[in-house]
Amino acid sequence: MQYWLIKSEPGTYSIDDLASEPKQTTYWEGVRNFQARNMMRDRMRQGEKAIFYHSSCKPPGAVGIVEIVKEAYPDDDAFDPQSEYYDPKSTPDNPRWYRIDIKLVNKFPRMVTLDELKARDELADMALVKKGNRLSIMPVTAEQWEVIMAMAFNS
DNA sequence: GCCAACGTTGGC
DNA sequence: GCCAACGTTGGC
Repeated sequence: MQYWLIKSEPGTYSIDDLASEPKQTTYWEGVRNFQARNMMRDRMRQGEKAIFYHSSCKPPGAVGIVEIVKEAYPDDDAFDPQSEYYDPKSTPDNPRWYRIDIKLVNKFPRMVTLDELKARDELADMALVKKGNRLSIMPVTAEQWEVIMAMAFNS
């Protein structure tokens, strides 16, 4: 079972937005990067869990846990010229971009900030804490997951 | 608002 | 296939 971390800008879609959805479920879309697309499409599986991370905000950090409730399927906003996610190179016959459905598992009792994550030696290998990281989806090892859970729930 | 990182595009 | 230009991400 692989763990993940996925980013969202809270100004666009926050964990509280997810919490207020009727079934605390939404689709997670807007991935327009091939490396992230490939991970989402080829490796993310139903039932796996991901840390929900708020980016481009003050402060950035991990805010909760979500579960993948539906594996990758075509992101049809890419077909819609009115959508901000429109991509004329993606067509229903040959979709280029995908989305997954996620469900809220818990919101952390407190945010674990990027500064705190950077301060932990056990997390030094995470792409997230490295300079210039721009991936919106990244794998998380079981060890890293446990460290972050302890930070969120036991401190 | 700035800047580093880095992916994508397009000319050749 | 190379590489310069450009655009985007995201922390600070």
